[in-house]
Amino acid sequence: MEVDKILKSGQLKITPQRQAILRVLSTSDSFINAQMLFTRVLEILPGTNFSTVYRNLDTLVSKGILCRIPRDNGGDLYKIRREEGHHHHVICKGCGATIIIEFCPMEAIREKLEGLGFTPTDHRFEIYGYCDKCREGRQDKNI
Amino acid sequence: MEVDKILKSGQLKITPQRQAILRVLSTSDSFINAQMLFTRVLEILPGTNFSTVYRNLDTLVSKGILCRIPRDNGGDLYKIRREEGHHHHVICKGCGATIIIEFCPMEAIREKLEGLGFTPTDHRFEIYGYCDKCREGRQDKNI
DNA sequence: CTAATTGCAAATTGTTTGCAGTTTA
DNA sequence: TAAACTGCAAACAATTTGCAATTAG
Repeated sequence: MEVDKILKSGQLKITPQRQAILRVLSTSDSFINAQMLFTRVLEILPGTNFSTVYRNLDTLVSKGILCRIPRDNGGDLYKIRREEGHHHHVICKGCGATIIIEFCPMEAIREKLEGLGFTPTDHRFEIYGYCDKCREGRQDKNI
Repeated sequence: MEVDKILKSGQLKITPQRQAILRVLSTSDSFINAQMLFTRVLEILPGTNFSTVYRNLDTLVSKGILCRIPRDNGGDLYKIRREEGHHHHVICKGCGATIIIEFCPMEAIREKLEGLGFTPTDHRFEIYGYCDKCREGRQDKNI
């Protein structure tokens, strides 16, 4: 979808900064972190401030326009949410490329959880590994 | 398992600080963050330094003695790994209590991923929600 | 004895905030 | 024009690091 349309769909004002952020994010299906995003935004809109980027990441996530996943070290990763509905990600640790999967493990165990007296509200499911391309480039082929 | 035995099993030296850290963690099945852990460690071993706690959390995770999960806001959570083998967690957002589940979604899709030319190396699967007790205490019962 | 570990203090990293000026709808 | 948004600079929280002193095996 067009960047401006995305912003309108979220009832957000169209600003050059937001356009830049979404332009960067919409050119790839990979997750990137805020720092990297900031660097790329600067290339197409010099002078943009880091706080603006952070504020907008929060805003865009809260509008459901972006996916955010927390990483082990801290430093969340962001990616534009292209597909509708619930889904999960397969993420290449080499290049960051992602594959969307429809499969959701919750269906398989929701019932069991309720039997345990637990009410699930949300969940996290991500798969990490290497795509063929990145795996070939690694020293240790036996990952 | 006894705290000292755990340390030995990880080929780690037994220090009062490590004992304190493990004593805190072994008294509960909940995930807690580094700050909270530090506070509790201070109670049983005053003077312990924060950097020591951080260093040991890293060490203990790398030895497989602790589980670490990243949170949305940053600030990872830690918990002693009691059960052997592969498992996942159900985590109460109210009290932090956890339930271990044996079910692993990877089995269901590993084959499919390989068909896509993707080699999975690790994955994350956690379920968040509320246990009966915590749910009752909430304003909004319809979570 | 010696390699591992600790405390300390300072540095770093990543992110957030208040506010005044600017821009969008 | 009113509310939303931005840049700036400063604050912040959480974590990490170098190093000298201490301690466990």
